[in-house]
Amino acid sequence: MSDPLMQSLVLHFGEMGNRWGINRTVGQIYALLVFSEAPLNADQISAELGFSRSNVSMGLKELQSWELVQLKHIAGDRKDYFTVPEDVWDIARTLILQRRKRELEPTLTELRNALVEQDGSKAYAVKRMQEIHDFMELLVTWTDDMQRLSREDLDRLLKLGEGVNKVLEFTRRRKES
Amino acid sequence: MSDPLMQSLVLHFGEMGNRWGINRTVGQIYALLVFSEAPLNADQISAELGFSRSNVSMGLKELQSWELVQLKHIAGDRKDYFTVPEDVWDIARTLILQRRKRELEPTLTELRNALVEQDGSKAYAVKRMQEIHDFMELLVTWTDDMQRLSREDLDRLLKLGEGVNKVLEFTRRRKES
DNA sequence: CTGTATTTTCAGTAATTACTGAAAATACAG
DNA sequence: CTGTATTTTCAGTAATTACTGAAAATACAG
Repeated sequence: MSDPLMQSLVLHFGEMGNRWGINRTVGQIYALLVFSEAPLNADQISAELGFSRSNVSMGLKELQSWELVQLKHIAGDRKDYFTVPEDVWDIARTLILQRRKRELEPTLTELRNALVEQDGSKAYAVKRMQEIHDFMELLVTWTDDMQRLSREDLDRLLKLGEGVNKVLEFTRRRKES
Repeated sequence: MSDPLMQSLVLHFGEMGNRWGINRTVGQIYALLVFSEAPLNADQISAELGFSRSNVSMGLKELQSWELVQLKHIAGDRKDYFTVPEDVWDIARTLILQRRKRELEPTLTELRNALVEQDGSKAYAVKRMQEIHDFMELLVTWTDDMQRLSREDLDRLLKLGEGVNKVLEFTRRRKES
């Protein structure tokens, strides 16, 4: 890779991949695409990162299953080219949606079933299941709501931060009255 | 394990462990502790889950490093007993804090350094680094702010969901005027 | 301080996951 | 439809991670 700065960041994203539930190859491919202005094809990625062509193919398939990359075709070129969304917020949205789908929803389903089949024994465990279930459901509907906000509103909301507390006073008072 | 419902959930949390960046053993130990009312010692865990004593020891150490379990001593008993916080919100708080520490902060540091060392070449890549950096920083300060809210306010805020948009109108109007 | 219960470490091995090269499948220009 | 470029699959192997049993370290009752 030409730029050493970019190189070191690509390697870093590769390492972080582990912690994000994707592997090194996938992490590096993704970072490379994020930092590259022009779309890249599998051969270019393979050459840049030094992974075998087939490994890159698998990595790209995984990124597609996460809906994190977009397939682009260039006129007169038979190869598949890939990019990522221009807007970091779009990337974040997809990432949150996908993690929810993979990390929260299976457990939520499992808990729902457990609570239905529950027969009144093991009261404490059941109580715990209910609590976790309710919390996860809350999180899921909340992220759902957030997905529906515009990029600008989301930005405003995040920047408000703790200040949201003051805004909440309104709701609190409204309820009390 | 006596209860088949609990058993299947413990196994499920073990499987999910992979997606959460912890391994099967750690996932199962944690679920067992969550669903058990009384504190458990390593021998009990080892017997319940069928893992070797040493594996349980390693798992417990990892959970301690995540600050997800609490060590308890029982009078007259020399063994170490473990529990998890009673309140699901406390568990969630810790989880978010720890994930931030492990998944966001290293990358944020890396990006910060990259931006400092940046020499004006590769304008597009640098722009991308800046965007990701800013976004991650926003997320970090926001989760920080949220950690400071009380359990009740947080609950209220999450339940408000999309409705927060209406509340935001205030801020928006205030800025315009 | 001594002896025993308890926990931790660690080398060895088992299990899983990542990666490659070659072969098969697919896509498309002509 | 044919031929070639391109992508995908997959069996084999390399690398990594998980797990065990035994030995070492630690903790503490007496």
